[in-house]
Amino acid sequence: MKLSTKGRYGLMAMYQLAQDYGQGPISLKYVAEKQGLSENYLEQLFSSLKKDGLLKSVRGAYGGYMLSRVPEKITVGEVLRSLEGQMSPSDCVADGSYDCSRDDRCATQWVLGQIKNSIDQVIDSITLMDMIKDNNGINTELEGDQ
Amino acid sequence: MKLSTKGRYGLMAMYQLAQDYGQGPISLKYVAEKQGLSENYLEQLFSSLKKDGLLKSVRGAYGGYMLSRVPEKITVGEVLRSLEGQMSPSDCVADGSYDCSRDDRCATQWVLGQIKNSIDQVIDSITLMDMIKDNNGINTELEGDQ
DNA sequence: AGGAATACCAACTAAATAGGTTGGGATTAA
DNA sequence: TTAATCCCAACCTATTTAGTTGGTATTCCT
Repeated sequence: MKLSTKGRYGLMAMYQLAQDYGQGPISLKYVAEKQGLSENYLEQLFSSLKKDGLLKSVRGAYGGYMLSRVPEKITVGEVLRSLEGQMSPSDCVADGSYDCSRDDRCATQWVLGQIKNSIDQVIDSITLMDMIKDNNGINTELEGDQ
Repeated sequence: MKLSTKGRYGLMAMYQLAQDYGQGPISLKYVAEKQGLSENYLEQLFSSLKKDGLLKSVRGAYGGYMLSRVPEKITVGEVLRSLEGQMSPSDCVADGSYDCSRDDRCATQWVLGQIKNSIDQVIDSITLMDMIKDNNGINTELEGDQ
């Protein structure tokens, strides 16, 4: 049940773009360096995020990428789904057509559905702006870590 | 973010053992057939579940496996963690020592922590008995599926 | 006009993981 | 003593992951 690096790196990169939002296009190179990621790999992730309408780009010198919407309007869920596919613990509870081939709607499917719902609820309710607010310490007191 | 077949098959198998709880040892072969799983593969899963104290076994002819506790006292979380390892979307929010190597506790880590917490909450609150109850239709009306 | 900086694209690759299979040994009821 | 079972370790193949490589197209700046 691990997230791949795509989702994690993508979140880090989008967070960076959220921080620099409104500054015009930000180069891939800058984002990669700032977050400690491979520039070439990040390029693939941005390609996916752009295809899904989360990023805009400007080509040529002094070009770069920027969020296609304000950070308040981009959720973690959108970013993760663009890079990871559906955030579902199993295809049998993913959206869309899937033929389970089991006659009984099995109990396991019910459990997996519960897990999926709780993940969705979290990732669809957190925006990039929320991440920025958290990092400024506003949410810090809420999380009794360890 | 997919569960591997280990977790899913393990849950199916433990559900079967929960249904047959109190009937004495249940053979691997029976469980595998009943749930449509590979007997040899399931054996590996049972080995792990036994090591973690969730199953007991009886060797020899007419032997088999049984839950080490009543189905009310075994959670989905215990089963999944035995087979999948920690149910954490990233090592950086898993329990135990992990050196993130990033100076700032990054915003991404906070998000991943939220995801982990919500998964934990679900899987630690559902027992094998809950799965049986659900399959008998008691919980069915709660889940407006599709 | 020309060079530098950028985005864009597609193919390639090494390593790890997933999802098993195979082959045998030990134990026990009948 | 035999058949049924658990137990154990090694092996195997296909897929996925996490990138790298090499090149093209576009745009700004001088």
